Amino acid sequence: MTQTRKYWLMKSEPSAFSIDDLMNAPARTTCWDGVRNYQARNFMRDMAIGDQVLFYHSNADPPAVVGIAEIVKTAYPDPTQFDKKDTHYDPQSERSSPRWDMVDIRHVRRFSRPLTLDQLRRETKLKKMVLLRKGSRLSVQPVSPKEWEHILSLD
DNA sequence: GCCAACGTTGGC
DNA sequence: GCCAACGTTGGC
Repeated sequence: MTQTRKYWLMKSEPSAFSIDDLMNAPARTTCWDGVRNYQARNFMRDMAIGDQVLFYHSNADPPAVVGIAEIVKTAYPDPTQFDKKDTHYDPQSERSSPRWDMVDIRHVRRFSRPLTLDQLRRETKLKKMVLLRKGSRLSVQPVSPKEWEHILSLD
């Protein structure tokens, strides 16, 4: 019986956390904390173990999809929301009903070269990608199976 | 419920 | 550093 895997894209500024950081992390795994956008949070709540993730470097030179990760732990409360010293502290979040979740992701592989935003924009088949929509800022977003396959074919 | 003000994201 | 696009907040 085959389970339908879903596909996602997650953004990170490489100066804060890059795909190399993920590769070098213990068990090549990290928790994805700090998401403070409801739409992005809801997408994380939709994620299942084994879902595949495009790892995107934002605010980078050049901005690019740089590799693949996968979900190894489904959504659970992000502890930084309760940490007064953390930049992502949210005084309005109650411990009894945490507002913000995170997931754990594990490194799968890095692409042979970055697939730059510029390059992706030139791909007709990717026209509708959330990433490429004007003004799109979502840090966690869905990727369709066709978009996924096409992107992998570019590597 | 409207909307102005503000803060953030992220490409350039 | 600039700024367009977007999300959130809060006064009314």
